[in-house]
Amino acid sequence: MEPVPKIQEKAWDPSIEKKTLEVWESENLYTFNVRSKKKKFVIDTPPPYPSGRPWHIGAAAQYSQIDMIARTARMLGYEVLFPIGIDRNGIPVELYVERTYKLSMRSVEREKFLELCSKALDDLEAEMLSIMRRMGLSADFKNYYRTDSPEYRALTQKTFIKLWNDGLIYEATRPNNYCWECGTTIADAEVEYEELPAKLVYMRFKVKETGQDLVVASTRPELLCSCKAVIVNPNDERYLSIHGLHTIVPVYSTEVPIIPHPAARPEFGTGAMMVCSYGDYTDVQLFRELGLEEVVAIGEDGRMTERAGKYAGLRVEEARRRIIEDMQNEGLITKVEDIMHRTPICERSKTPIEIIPMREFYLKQLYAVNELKRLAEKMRFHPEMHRQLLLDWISSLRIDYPISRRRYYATEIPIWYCKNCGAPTLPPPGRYYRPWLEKPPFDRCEKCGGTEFIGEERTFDTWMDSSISPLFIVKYDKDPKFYRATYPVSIRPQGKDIVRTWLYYTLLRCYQLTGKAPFKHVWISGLGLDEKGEKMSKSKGNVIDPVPILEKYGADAFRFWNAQEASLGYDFRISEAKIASATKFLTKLWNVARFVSSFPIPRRARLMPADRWILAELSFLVRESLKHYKEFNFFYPARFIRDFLWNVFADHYIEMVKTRAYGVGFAEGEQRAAWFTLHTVLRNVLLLLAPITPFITDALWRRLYGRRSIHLERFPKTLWPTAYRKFTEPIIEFNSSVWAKKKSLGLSLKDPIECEIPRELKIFEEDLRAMHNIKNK
RNA sequence: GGGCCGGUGGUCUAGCGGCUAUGACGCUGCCCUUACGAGGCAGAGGUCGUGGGUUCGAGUCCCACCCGGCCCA
Repeated sequence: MEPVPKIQEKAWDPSIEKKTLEVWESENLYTFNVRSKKKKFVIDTPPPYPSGRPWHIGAAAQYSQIDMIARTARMLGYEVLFPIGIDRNGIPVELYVERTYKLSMRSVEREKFLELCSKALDDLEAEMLSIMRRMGLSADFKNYYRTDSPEYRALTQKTFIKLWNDGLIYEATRPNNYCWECGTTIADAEVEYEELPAKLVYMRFKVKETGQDLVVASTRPELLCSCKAVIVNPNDERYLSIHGLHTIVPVYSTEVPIIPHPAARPEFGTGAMMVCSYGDYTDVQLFRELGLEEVVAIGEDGRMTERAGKYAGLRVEEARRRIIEDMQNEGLITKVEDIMHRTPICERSKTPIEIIPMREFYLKQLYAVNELKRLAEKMRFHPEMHRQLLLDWISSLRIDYPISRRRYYATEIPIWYCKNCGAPTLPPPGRYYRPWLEKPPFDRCEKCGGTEFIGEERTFDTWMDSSISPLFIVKYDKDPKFYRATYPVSIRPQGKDIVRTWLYYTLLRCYQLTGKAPFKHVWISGLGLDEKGEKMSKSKGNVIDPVPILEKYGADAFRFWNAQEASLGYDFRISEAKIASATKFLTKLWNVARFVSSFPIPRRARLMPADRWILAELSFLVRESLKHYKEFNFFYPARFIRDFLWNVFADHYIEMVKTRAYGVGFAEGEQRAAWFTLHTVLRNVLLLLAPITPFITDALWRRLYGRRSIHLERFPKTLWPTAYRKFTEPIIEFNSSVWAKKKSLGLSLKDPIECEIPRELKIFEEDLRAMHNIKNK
């Protein structure tokens, strides 16, 4: 009999993937049934923000791994809820619209502006969803949600009203991070730091009591008008004699005290430091500690206020330049040094932030620090080491969370104020409210009986929305049965770059609302860097667009590459060459399957030693892979499977049994044993690989083993004893030695050769003789 | 200054106390061996950041230091 492979094509063709996607869709493979008897597994998928192409390929890689989590859970026997959401609130789209239409948010009608944002998001979102589909995500695309939908925003508002009633919200005026570019207060979590060049200016102050000079170095001379003290380190011997005296501030001639304080670092500048409202957080602390009276030197528009005298109305940087110039002319400056200064900037606009006192709403969080740490200790982290990122952030919290923003495209703060007495009234929780646009759903002020109201114009920080994603997907406060079956959710997968924001805020809010930690498992992936290990950014020009990559190599190549590229939690480098080489593995798998497909699939067989040996290796592979699958780490399974399939199964086992499988010189039963084993191994390898490369495994599975999709199957079990693994090394060594010997003798591999089979490999003699064409001596 | 991570052939990488240190890409040579030339075989190439220590034995554990990255003061 001349065996004919059932599989004709000589290589995996990634264009098949698109058809497969349609088949999956029509088969409804991935819908979640809350009434299923299976244990539930709920994934709090990160709703990506549609920021426009190219979508960060590192993010794409992350989502394909999240899909591996979903597929793994299904193959472990869970009923899986894998939702897809799109994060649409917040500043990026506002900036995008301002740039695209060359307008400013505050100069157009609010409704008009919102419309433009919403439209822009629709376009960007459609593109992003199509990429996610193309990658083979087995998510619930039919019911995808948007964080700016009335339903979602109503939930954000509802949770706010609840927290308000619980006394966890308050309004206060205090110095805060303020980005004048965005025109809003931002939270500490939204501040980034960058080393920027700055000028350290040495300014001549005068000591009032003695008339001597006191040189003070600062990078912020424009804040002189708000200088309320000069501090020196108590141990700094240079200044012992002037403790408690006063100094005259140059330019403004105000008189301020000289105070010994440990915050002054003797080695910085001259060791004498001016305290202004507010150059940085040290200033804020010192003002509070020393009871100084603050001066608002910089306004909400990023310009100097009238307190700055002749510099009023100037942008901060312009004022700085001018005051340096003026002081130089008047001989008030002794030195200017160029230094690199760690400058706080706004995460969204990259503008240096200012610290300005503003009236804002706060969500209490400091009271909960210990409890949050306890919950952080309780959740399981993958990898364990990233738990520390969260704990460190919780430990570093210094103020409550400012939640109000002076922006438009966000969830409105649901409050109306009485025109008569100013008291705030909140609407009943339920629907989505827009106080700047609508009449309040009540007609009387509870306090004074007033009947006229003004709607709040501010919105929430977007993390107020994002932080309740696990509650939204489990129908919190809406469908109690569903909620009970699904909360706390099983797993939160996310990048390590948003631990202090998304992960932290979700923990905080869900704890406040439900009293529980929102997740059982937290899965933190590393960042995708470019091939030199640097961060990808549009400005650096080192971004790789995932779309052409998916077109060219297919989703499975992309997925397999990224599974075996880096272990969970570690940063990984992205290069097209490496993705391209992942296709080689798919070709290998395809051709192994092609070979195996030449033979019938026997129900059972009397196994020969070589068969027992490879099944031992297979069982070991299954065991080791599952160990890591259960940790949602795909790096090791991908590596193990590749190594087994290529370097053991194909190179050694297949070569050993090829002649037996073809039936040359072997009994029928022995041939059947080879067939049985070849199919058993392939079948199990396909199952093991299915979460990582869902397309090729499904294609091969349907052609060879089942009418149904492989994605309805469970992981294989380890059925065979692993004792025969002890032969693996000797077999590989022996085969290599024969190949090398033939080579050195100038023989072709099929030429006969005389050689000794090692005693320990005698049980494999028949197969080894056939494999190498070994003649008896 | 603190925390976390990393430092292994030209490049990237495995390695979690034990024989001559994985694998990939690249490089050299050879091969139609009827699953695969997007393949196979053979080969060159490494003082495992530095210095101490623990141990019969250390990339592997401990200490110190140096370098890089990220985060926080």
